Amino acid sequence: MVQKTRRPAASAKSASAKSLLEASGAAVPKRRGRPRAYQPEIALGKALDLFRKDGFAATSLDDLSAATGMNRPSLYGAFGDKRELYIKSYQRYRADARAAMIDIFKDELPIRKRLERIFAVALDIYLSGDAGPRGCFTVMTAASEAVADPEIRAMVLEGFAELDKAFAACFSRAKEKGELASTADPQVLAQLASATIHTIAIRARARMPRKQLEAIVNGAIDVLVGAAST
Amino acid sequence: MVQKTRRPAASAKSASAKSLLEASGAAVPKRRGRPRAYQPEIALGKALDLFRKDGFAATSLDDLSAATGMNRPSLYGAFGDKRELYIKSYQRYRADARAAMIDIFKDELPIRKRLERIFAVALDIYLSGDAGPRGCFTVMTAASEAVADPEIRAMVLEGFAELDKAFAACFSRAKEKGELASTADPQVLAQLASATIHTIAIRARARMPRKQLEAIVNGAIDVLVGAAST
DNA sequence: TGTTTTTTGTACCATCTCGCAAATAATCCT
DNA sequence: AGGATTATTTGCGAGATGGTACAAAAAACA
Repeated sequence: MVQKTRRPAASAKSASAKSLLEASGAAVPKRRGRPRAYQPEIALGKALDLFRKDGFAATSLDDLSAATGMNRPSLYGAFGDKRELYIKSYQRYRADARAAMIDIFKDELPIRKRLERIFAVALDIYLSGDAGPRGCFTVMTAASEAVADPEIRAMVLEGFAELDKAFAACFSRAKEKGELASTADPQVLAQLASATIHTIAIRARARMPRKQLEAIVNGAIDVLVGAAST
Repeated sequence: MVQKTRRPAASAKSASAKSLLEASGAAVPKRRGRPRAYQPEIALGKALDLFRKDGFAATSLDDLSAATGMNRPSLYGAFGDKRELYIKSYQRYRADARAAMIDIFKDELPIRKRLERIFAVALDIYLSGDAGPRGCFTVMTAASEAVADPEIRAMVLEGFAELDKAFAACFSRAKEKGELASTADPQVLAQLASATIHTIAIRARARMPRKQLEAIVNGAIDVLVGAAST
């Protein structure tokens, strides 16, 4: 039971929901019928947590129902069937991850510092979780669902491309600023940086200790920025 | 239905089984009861294929039964329950992968050539499969099962360590032979090589075209061997 | 031939799976 | 107040799930 209140204290709830909506700039639509007993945002977050922990197939609708505090028909009405809920969870994950990274990617720091921060944030994301490290949703999704489902596959591939591109922009700028040798290929360095992200995501999932993961990250940074300079 | 013959043509079957046993040096034990209608080796191979395609949770005993040609009681008797079968499949996968790699790792080729060959074999393994690329069992297993299952987790971690170690030995030897700069750290390079393996495993699973995967591999090799030499 | 041993085939169990239909409840609008 | 609208609740149902019991079958042994 998570957000299951028989008497929803409607005023407080709608107030918080309202402020959330207003913050995002949308006009408050004044819904017509019976008010929702759940908040889609946080319900989706709970679903995401579950999917990240167990994967698509091993997560049942009962689990999702229990975690979100919504019973099955409500879940169905709000998010569609299990697959749709999975996709929406994945989109939410991507949005969260992007939000956590984007500032660092854009920051005008020395390349080395920037990489350190990016990888540190990634480790935070992958290692968090009460019941063991949750890893990277993209990697898990790629491993299991992307083979058979074209729509999910497209999202995963787009995720890879997005990360590669962000890293490439990083290295390009660093090269312009003279932090890298003129022979350095930003594209190649970006793919190796992504590879580092992927390897720590997988290894974190197998509960490799943070120290070891940080050692991998530090070694990778040395090669990436030291490779063609100094 | 795969190896389901009502009239097993016992002579041929037992002959091949015998030769297999004799080849491995064991005396033929002359089993006592009703002879098996299946060959454990090839049945395990079929199970492995299924698990690689769909993962643990999404593979049902019915699927396994159909693919191996063994009915459930036989499956259970031969390999134990689903989890045990999964573990045995994973061990088989590791043995196969090791067999495919070990010669190249030991070969006395220039480091660059050796890396090219290793990654090429890896790509062959990850991209093969009738119903889409099968990816790397270790990566898939790490992503889904390793979090919750200590025994599986230990195997996965050991798999990572084994790969890291093999690459490290490669780079160490190359360094001794003067193919790498004296500043090169074989350990770090090995982890980056493993990271490259992991990234192509994941991306292959998302059906990234082989050309692109090869480009990633080539870029990685350039950095790995060019990083501290030339 | 008859006993023993091992594997197979059929059937079954209890549980869980996803999705839905019908009834109930809470709000808005007139 | 009374309909309209939207959500929630209960519970169903057809099927799949992992696992097992039991008898028939096929071989070796005595």
